[in-house]
Amino acid sequence: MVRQSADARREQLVEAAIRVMIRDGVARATTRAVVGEAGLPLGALHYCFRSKQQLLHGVIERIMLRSLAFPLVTPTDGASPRDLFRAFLHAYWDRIRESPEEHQLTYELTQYALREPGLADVARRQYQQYLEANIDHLRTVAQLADIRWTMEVPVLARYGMNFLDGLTLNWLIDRDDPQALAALDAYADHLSTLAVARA
Amino acid sequence: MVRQSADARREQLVEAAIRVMIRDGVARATTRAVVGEAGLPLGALHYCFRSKQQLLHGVIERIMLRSLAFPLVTPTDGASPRDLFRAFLHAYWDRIRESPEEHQLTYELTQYALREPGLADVARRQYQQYLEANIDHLRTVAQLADIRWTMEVPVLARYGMNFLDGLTLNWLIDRDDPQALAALDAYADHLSTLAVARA
DNA sequence: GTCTATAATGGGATAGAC
DNA sequence: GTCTATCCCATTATAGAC
Repeated sequence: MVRQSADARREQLVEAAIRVMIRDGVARATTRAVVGEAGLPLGALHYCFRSKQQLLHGVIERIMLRSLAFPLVTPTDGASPRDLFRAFLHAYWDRIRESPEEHQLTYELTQYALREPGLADVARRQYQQYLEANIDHLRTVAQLADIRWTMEVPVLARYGMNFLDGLTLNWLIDRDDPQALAALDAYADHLSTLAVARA
Repeated sequence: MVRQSADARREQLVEAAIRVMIRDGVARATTRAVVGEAGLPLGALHYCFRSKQQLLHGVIERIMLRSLAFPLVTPTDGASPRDLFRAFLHAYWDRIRESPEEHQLTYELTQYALREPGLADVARRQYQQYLEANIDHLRTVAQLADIRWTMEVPVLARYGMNFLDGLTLNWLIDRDDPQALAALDAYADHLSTLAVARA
């Protein structure tokens, strides 16, 4: 066993916990399962983290951070705004389809966090950050498409983020690709009715 | 203790389980907590249900059934379609606000069910039923507003249901009423752009 | 048929050896 | 600082008394 800093160990345990939770669910991520996955002895957990809840705090912050970055799309010349919206949404959707388990985990962790007094605020802050990221993203898209939005961007951001959240949740349950894509395109159509050429 | 049929006992236990889960979360709904809530001895659970999972099967079916019914709204004379859509959406939203814990429980149970081999199908069937109920509801609303939808109703149903699901989830986390209502009204506006007067 | 007592397992946390 | 052995509690399920 190589000697490591406490920080490195913490990271190792958080990553192991995420793997276990992705594979078996949050409820089955026991301290023993986590240290087993990390290849560490049971005691390691309790001198890296004060409690299991502290570990979960780290897990939530890390897993939700990963969902924050939006994929970038470079606009093709001559593409309509609608085409660009579709390209962005499909890029977003591809990421969901690439790692469904990870996204399922974020929903599980959110529900878990809401039930733990010490963790509920973490979930709230994360959703606040999602919203801000969506606002930024909408503004970036508007620049790239050379349009402006005809409704308040924060409202549109929450609207769109809620739709995408629900879409993802539904797809994680039934994995119905055609239905998900049809709804996604309906959203792209909607977005184009909310965009006008810049003054 | 009054003598009861096995069916009545099962119902009693399912209702007790729902109360515990609403109050403390799915993870804390142990067999002991459930029989305690029901005022029954521990043994009662295992001769009414083969296992705890059987009990949870009953819980899921019951709690998700409750979410199926849409509130009815009688259209006011001279109201625009948009006003009617808003009225329907606000009626839906009022129900969420009346029993947030119950809705939170449905999300928890969905995540739980997806992790249990024997229960995943139940969740899938429930979402299929939600979709069908939404399709019916959209058709009813179209009749009441004397309009027809300009996009395929099943796609619109999934789109709208996903948005409302995401909206609810987000609100359960941050309880931000103004933001939720703004997004809800944005959806009402969107719906009115998808409605045209009947031929 | 009903309930008590208990089995068998697995959980988080910790004391103390190294 | 690292890990083993163990504590103590909670869990589901069941055997068997009533």
